[in-house]
Amino acid sequence: MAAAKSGQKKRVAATPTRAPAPERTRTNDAERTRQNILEVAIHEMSEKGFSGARIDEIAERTQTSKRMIYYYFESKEGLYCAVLEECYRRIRQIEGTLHLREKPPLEALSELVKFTFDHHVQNIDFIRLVMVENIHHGRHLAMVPNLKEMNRPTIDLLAEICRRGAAEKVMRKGLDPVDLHMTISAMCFFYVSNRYTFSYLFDVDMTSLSATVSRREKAAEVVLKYVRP
Amino acid sequence: MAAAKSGQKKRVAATPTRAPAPERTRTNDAERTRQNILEVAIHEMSEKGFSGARIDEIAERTQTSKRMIYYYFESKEGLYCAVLEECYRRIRQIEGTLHLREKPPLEALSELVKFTFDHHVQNIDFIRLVMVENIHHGRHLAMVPNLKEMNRPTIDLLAEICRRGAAEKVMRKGLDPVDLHMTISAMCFFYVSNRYTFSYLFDVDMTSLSATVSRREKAAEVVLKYVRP
Amino acid sequence: MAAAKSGQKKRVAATPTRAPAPERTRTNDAERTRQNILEVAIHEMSEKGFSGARIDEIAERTQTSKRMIYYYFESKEGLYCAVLEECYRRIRQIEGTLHLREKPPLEALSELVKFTFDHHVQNIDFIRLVMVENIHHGRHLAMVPNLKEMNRPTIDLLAEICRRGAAEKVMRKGLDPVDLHMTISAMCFFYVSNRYTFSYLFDVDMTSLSATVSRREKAAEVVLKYVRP
Amino acid sequence: MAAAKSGQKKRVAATPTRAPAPERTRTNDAERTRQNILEVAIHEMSEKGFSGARIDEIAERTQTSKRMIYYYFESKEGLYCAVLEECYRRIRQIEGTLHLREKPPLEALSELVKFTFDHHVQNIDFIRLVMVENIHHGRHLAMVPNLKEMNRPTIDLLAEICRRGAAEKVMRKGLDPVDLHMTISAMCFFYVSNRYTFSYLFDVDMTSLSATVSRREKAAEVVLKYVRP
DNA sequence: CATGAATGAGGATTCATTCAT
DNA sequence: TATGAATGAATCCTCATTCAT
Repeated sequence: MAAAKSGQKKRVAATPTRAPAPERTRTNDAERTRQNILEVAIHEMSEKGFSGARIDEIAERTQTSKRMIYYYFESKEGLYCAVLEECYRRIRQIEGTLHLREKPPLEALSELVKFTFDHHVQNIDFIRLVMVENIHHGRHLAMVPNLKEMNRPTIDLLAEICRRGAAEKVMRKGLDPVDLHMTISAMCFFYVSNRYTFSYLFDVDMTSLSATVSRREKAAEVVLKYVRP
Repeated sequence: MAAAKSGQKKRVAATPTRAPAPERTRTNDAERTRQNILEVAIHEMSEKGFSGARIDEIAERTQTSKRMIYYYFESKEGLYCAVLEECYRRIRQIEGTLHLREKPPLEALSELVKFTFDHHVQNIDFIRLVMVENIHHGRHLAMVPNLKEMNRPTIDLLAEICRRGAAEKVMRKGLDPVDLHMTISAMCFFYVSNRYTFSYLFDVDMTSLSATVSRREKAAEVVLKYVRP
Repeated sequence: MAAAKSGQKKRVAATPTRAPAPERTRTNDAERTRQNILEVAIHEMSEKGFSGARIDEIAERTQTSKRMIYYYFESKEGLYCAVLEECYRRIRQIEGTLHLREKPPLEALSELVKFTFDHHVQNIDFIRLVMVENIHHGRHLAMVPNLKEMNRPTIDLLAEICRRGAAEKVMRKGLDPVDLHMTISAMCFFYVSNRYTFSYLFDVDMTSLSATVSRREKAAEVVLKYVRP
Repeated sequence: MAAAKSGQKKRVAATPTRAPAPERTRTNDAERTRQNILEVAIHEMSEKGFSGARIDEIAERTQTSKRMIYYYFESKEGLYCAVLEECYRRIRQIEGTLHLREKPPLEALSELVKFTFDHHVQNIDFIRLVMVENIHHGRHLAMVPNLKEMNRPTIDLLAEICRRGAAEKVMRKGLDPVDLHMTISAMCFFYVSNRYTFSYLFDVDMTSLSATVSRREKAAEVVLKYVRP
């Protein structure tokens, strides 16, 4: 727990503005080591969960030693928290690239759903990690700083779309953006999270491109039909 | 893996064939012991996942000893498979109680969504187990016999509702029942499975009765709006 | 901590009345294993202290495996507590053999000092363990049950001797038995506990029989001269 | 072991010979760093023993880094030896301040006991370190140079007092100063060293001023009664 | 059927120490 | 003189599983 924090301090200090000349080599080496571990850990922990992941195995797939994991992250839990944080951070970075406020509300909403869908499909590690965290009762989420703030923009965007949609009479009034977000998330998340059980039980392919594209359309359709007046 | 399979065979073979009269008490005791273990294991494994659950702890919460777990289930994996099977079995049993084929299609669909929603909310253990199984790539699902057959009726029911709905022109044509089931499942499953992360990140209550009832209405609304012509 | 307790339960249950016939073999085996570990641990921990002792090394000198140490004592700390308890227990058992209440007070006191002295010299493990425990601020003492009660008789005996001594006018009044015990203990304990530093610094032999016998006489002399009227 | 020795040689050789003027600042800084480390180490090692003390923790409580510990002391053992040496050195320095040779023998002896007692009470770190060293069989004592010489004056002083006391017929003949010193030490040392176990077992307070003062009187009384003719 | 004892392989973590700069 | 990064060898402890009775 304390581990995670001090680990974060180190990284936070090192990440944002890489000093150019004299300290670069050293800083980069340390940061590279840390990132290397983190990368491997993200994969291992999203694949096998927190309890299922093995520090030994993570270390082996790393270019450093097991000892370095403890040097940078202090404990398995600290590493897991860093993994969580890193994944949520990446998600946010990508989201910033869309420019939906400039588009008509329904089109914006449709694109947002599809983008979210693609995003879920492309970031399976993240989805699995969120599942793992829910299995663990979300206990570690509170340890990741700035997490809530990072998720604000999503709700703000939806609220703005709803406002414009209602004003333009293409969407009904009274839609709750958080509720809408939950619907969008559910449609996208489930397709990835429950892939194995659902595809097995109902004999459907959920990994092919065609099935995925088709489902993405339906997800957008579900949402659009829900919001129309 | 192999252990799990042979474990099941053994139990399946051993359980129903017992002679009735003189050995009944013993048989019943045995079955009770087995059920007791299973009950505890369902809870432990849905709470902590497969890797997180501990055989020792399960044994402790049981009225018997650790040895009995191996006697009845052969291995941790065998126990996990039995847990999966038992949970899926219970789900099906409950579903049979609805009589939706006698109701108008939209009403039937609405009731089905709400029923499914309630069902998910009331069977958190099952939801979590499905999450756990997806984390494990659905590897154990194939070991549970008759699982696919058990899930057929759900699709059949939806197909029938769609057929009647289209005939009565209250639902559009061409709806795919599996696809519809996926939407319904997504709406219901997510609300339970992502409870911890979603409620934390967006400051919403997802356990109160009022929030749950409200969300159930919205789930039905989403589905109904999606199917209408 | 919890370890120590459950470990104790087991032992306490097993120790007092060995069931004769049917369970003997099993009970003895388990008890023997436990005692074997304890014996080795007493030696290792008194030799190297709590932090200096190694579970691996203790296990190696045992007839069982490292795992059994955790089975019976739950943790290194649990083992240490059991060691402390066992040592204090043994001490008491030996003390019961003297019959000082039947002797004249001064003679009784003299014998008590000498006996205590011999006792310290012969139980170096115990002395060292008490040193170790003091280094650890006596933190584990409270975990050993019945310890205070076990030490009562010593004070009672001294009180009785003082009473008789004062009545017979061979000892002065107002002597505090606890204080007297402290003096006796100091004289005896130091000779063993500070053996290495003192003998080195002042070039005296503290392990030879003659030096020990001589010092024992002086210890008795110190105490007797202190109590006389 | 070998490390410790060469470490000391190095330091001993390096410290006093430093040229005065231009390097003074640096030398003082170095000496200050060294003292800082030593101070922290004395506390840590007397608190937790040699095995219990952690180089990392010592470094953290220091104003310098872990690397400096190795620079100045070569190893954990070298540091421990330096700690031992420093503590014994301080003890001697204080002892020189008494002027007992000018006082009547019994008064001198009484004062010496009380002074020694106070001294022990006030230098718990030293007492504990002596305990630790005895736990380690006094192995490191021989590595500290001049130790025996440093302890000579104590015995000499006692010898002188005994001589004068016998000459003045206020003390009996034939007293062995080393033996007397052992008695004094025992009375003083035990009160501090066995504080935790004794106070717990016999429900006496051994840290209050009143209890300490009272015990000091008794210690002096014990010794004085022992030496009188 | 049932139980307490036993176990080996592995799992997380810590330690004193050294290297590169 | 000083520091952050790095490390291998322990070190404590846990796990699923099996044995003897």
